[in-house]
Amino acid sequence: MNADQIRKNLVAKGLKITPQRMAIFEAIIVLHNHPTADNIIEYIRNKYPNVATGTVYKVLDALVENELIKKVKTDKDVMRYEAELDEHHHLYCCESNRIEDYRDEELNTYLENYFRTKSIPGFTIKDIKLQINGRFTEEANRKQFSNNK
Amino acid sequence: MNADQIRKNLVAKGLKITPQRMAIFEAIIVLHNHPTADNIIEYIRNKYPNVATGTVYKVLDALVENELIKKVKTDKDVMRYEAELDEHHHLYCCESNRIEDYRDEELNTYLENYFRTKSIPGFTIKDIKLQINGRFTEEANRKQFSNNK
DNA sequence: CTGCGTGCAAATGGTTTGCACTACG
DNA sequence: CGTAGTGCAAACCATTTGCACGCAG
Repeated sequence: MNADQIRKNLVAKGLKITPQRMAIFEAIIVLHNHPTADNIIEYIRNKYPNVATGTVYKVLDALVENELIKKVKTDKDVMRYEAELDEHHHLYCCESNRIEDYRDEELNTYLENYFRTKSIPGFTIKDIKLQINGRFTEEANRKQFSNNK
Repeated sequence: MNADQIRKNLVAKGLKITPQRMAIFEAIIVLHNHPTADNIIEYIRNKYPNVATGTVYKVLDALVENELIKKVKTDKDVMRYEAELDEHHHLYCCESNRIEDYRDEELNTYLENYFRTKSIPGFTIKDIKLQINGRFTEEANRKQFSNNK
């Protein structure tokens, strides 16, 4: 996702294009590994000083509200964010706090098939997300560039 | 789960049996709909006054630590808790904050089958939880006794 | 008795809010 | 220009912590 695409998305939602919003988008994309608000603030402070903490939260809220980014659930109490909007699942490492995307089209249709025939009484499904809990192998951890603690 | 069972579980983990811990267990079970720490505190205050807020958090932490209860992930920033320890999934209502358990043995084996043949490179799966997002029907909401806002 | 568990109140820290100011369109 | 967006600092509030006391084993 490049700057032009981001600008287009903002306009499409009736949001004004501001350097702060562009910077926050950049941060989420560059940090890529489901950064916390704090990670984002830290990243931005280096490149674009004088962006207020409150602004970052307000922008993040606005972007989530307008479905331009998503909140990611964690066991811990801090929120994380991602700019990946396509259908995908998450791998949670129970040792580190690492979260990795998992895309699997075959799995999605496999699940669709299941719930096509089996409906849940009193509930209308909108979408299904898998929380795949487990451990990254040593090798996978070595390849990780994430700065999430 | 009755009081004796709870006592047994505490002892098995080397935790002392205290009225506070019993009360908190009772609260989680009675409130049943994935209560927040606040819900639990409110419940306890009525039946057993003079239980400190800090104690509730400490007990909840200890119980989670010892795998006697579980934290439930939410989009919101408040933690929720549950005493259901068997494998199950969650239905998230995107309108209310309601969370309902979803048990489906057939689905579990269906998923196991899938991941038996398809492994994820660099990652060892421990368990898989479905976040089923959607909406409860009007009827289902009327049947709800939950006190979660 | 001995130390785990509790009560209390203060501290923490992520997030929100109010308001005056700025700048996008 | 008018209003959405920002900066700032104070407020909020769920959760954590430190320490003296109490009670379970």
